[in-house]
Amino acid sequence: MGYDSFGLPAEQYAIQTGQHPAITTEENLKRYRYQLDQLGFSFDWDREVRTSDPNYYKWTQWIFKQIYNAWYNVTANKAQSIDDLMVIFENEGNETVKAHTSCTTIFSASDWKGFSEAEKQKILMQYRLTYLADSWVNWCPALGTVLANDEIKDGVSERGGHPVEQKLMRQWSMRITAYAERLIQDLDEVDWSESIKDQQKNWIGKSIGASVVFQTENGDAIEVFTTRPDTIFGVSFMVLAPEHPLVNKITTEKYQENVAQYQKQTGLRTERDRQADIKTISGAFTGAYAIHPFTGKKLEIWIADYVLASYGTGAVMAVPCGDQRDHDFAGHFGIEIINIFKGIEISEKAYAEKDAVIANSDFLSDLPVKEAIRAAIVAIEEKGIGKGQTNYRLRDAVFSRQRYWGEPFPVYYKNEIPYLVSDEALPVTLPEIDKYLPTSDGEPPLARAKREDWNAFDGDRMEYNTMPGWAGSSWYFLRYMDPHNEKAFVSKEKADYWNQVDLYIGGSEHATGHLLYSRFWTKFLFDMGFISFTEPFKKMINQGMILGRSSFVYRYILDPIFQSNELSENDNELIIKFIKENQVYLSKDLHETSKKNSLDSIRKFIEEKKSLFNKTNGHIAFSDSNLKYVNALYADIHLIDNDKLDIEGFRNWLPDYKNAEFILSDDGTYTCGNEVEKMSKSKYNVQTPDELVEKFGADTLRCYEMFLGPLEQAKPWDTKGINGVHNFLRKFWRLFHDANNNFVVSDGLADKASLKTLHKTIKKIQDDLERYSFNTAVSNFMIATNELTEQKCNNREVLSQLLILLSPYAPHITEELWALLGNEKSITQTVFPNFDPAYLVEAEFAYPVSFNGKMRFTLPLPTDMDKEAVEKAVLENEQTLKYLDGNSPKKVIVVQGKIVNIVL
RNA sequence: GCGGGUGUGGUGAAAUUGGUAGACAUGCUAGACUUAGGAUCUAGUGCUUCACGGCGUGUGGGUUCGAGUCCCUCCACCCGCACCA
Repeated sequence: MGYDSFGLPAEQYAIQTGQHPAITTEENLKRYRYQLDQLGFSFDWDREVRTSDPNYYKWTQWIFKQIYNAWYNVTANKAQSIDDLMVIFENEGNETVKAHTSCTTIFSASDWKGFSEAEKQKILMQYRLTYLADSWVNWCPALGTVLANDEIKDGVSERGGHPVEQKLMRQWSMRITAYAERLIQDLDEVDWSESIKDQQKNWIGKSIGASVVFQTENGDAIEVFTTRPDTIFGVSFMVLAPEHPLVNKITTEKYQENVAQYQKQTGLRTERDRQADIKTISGAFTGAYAIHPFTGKKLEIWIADYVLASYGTGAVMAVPCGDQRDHDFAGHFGIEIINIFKGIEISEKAYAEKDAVIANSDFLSDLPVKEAIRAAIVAIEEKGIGKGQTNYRLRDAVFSRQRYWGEPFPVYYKNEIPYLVSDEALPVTLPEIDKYLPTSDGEPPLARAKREDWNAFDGDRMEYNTMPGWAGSSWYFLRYMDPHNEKAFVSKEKADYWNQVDLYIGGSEHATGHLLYSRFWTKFLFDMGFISFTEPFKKMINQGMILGRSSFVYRYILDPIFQSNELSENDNELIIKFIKENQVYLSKDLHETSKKNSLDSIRKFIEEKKSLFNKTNGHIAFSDSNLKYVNALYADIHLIDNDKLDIEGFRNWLPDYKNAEFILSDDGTYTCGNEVEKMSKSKYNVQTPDELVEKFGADTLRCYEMFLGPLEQAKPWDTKGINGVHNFLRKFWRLFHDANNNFVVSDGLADKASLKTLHKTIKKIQDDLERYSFNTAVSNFMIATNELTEQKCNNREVLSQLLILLSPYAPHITEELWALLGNEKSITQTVFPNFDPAYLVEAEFAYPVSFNGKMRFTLPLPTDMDKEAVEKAVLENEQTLKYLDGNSPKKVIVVQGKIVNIVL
């Protein structure tokens, strides 16, 4: 059991209240612990971890150091120590090194030896798996921090929904892109839902194709990536992203104004706007031309915002016949559309399927697409204008947060060069600061700490950023295995013993965040030899969310009709005031009827209001009115029982509703509407387990939650059925007690029927458990209880076994009954009952007899009766004769112990 | 648009390998008991029909002796991705 206890909510709360987040976090954890204990969960608290505990984040910092001191060797396809890389650099420079790196310069061994320390560090930084670099990040001003891509939904921060902008900042990043291919490949090894795997694949976004260089007329090179090199003869123009660095260089004088205008126009629009508006086709011609590498033809170079700077090279070769966007663009600007597909009409729309045959394409003609792709790559490579290449959409993950409540980096700076804090000095603990806010010159909160506030100060200054939420959560499962180890984050022996997490139950919202990062760190730790497995979570079940059920009242206002149409401003004010003061809430059935304004109860209300108004405002009397619907308002679900509103309670709930008037249904009650949605304070539909535990007990709550339906399915939290589960537990208790609640069980041998019930139940519970079907398990307990009640069974042996089966579901009641039975040790220490099929053997089976597949009646026959005898017995049966009605059956199918089907 | 998922009574759902559709619970109806309760017990409850019977697992088709379950078509809803070259 552990808590991922660093993060934004605690810090936001700290800013608001001025309390140290460690204190509020501690309070919250106490509350969680209370709730968990109250529910009777049997966690091993000796293994408790907290990501915000220095004893834990010491090792998060240590892992960071390992990642810093590693590079990705593409040849070996794994991470290796940076020391190995330095040896290679010493001996042969970097020319032979195949690595995931942002380093573009090539140097020899002697170059390397000649470099200054700062130069060497700068180069190594470009190889490290976590590196400091100026990168474009998602800056969220409202939260005062950068966010990772997975922390942004629909262009705004996932937490709080604040706007996000692009900003160039010096940040730590994790080179997760080095693992892109393995993160896709290894998904085959894990037993996860397709939807999560797809989400990850999608996020990583692998595309296979080729990178091709097109020369421009004046000698600049435009590199493009394409997944369809086979369509290269269909290229009729080039498009660059408006932000592409080459744009300003190649634009001819004549078009400069136009291009600048277009760049400005797209610059004004946010990324989100540009994505939302995919219908408008826009672009600008640069006046420059590229040369087709095979045909030598001149290709116009355009800029357009449908090409994204952030993907691939920020440039495309446009093939209008094969890509709809290119087709639209060509059509809009009157650019030539070349058809390179045999027998396919492309004048209306592009043909993007990969089942065509290429035509009109020199050496690629007559080849099917797949072969043409291969042939094209060969030709491109031979010509030296490009190469086959695989691209990933995945970006390196930004690892810095400009926040206080997170892991400090084990990093200090000397002359602004980062250095690692030594292992002996770890953990670098969070210093106390005066305010949890950025400094006046925009530095993160940690910049407020003075030299002496740090426990491990070194160099000129410490790193001011802290680690993101996913740092601590990427490896906690490893710490569970060895939570108190002071020498290692986990010992190799323990990691080998426990191995992977057998079952991970969690929500699918972590698909592209936590679940991807944990996989990344696990692979890294594997590469470095610290653990022996490459995937953290062997099997995963995505539990459905428990949703809330919100209740609504329907608000109406009067819509009066006046005879006089000469109303003064003063009159209007009076009327508006009157309408405001006389709102009314309609019961759901009235709200839903179309003829509501002619209903008696509503007429009566209107008449009353009319005379009230007219009495005081005679000169502007209104002649009639309708009720006009305004909106539905959330009503606190605690004021509602079975959709019926507690009207007095509602009036006392919020000052606005003090004088609320209601028009009730015929039965004198107010019925609320309802909707199933996420639980949220603003919807007044939150139910905490505490209230239910108090009302029904933890056992009832646990069983009911399981009884609701399949684990994976989202479902509304509706307590209507909870009584049924509660009654079941009472009924179960009564098996052990007489009418006066005295504990009575009988010794000796149990009835055959009771033993059958018991063993049937053992079998079912076992099966249900194996397929995580907890809802059917609870019903099977109910069935067993009903049967034993019917049998008046209070046999010690049978009831003891049943208790054990039920104990994980309802630990409290079973433990108590277990003690009453005279057991001294806890029920959790006993052995699971053994299933014996012998008790289920029946002498007779009631065969369902169907005619043409329709079941008509059942016929009890001995179980051991063979097929022929069953057929004979059925055909001779009186009821069969009735259904045969003198006809002879065409065919009789007998499945022994299952069914008889007679075909007429 | 692409990918994934889900469609069964008034409601939550069950049916594990193609073999009695709706178990279990809730809700509702009627009744019993009673220190009047969120208690306990009995009977009924998919739709339709007075009944015999007929119909019934989102739609339409197919395979099969037999389909909620397998195959194809379409529809609805939910989730994720989306100008990804």
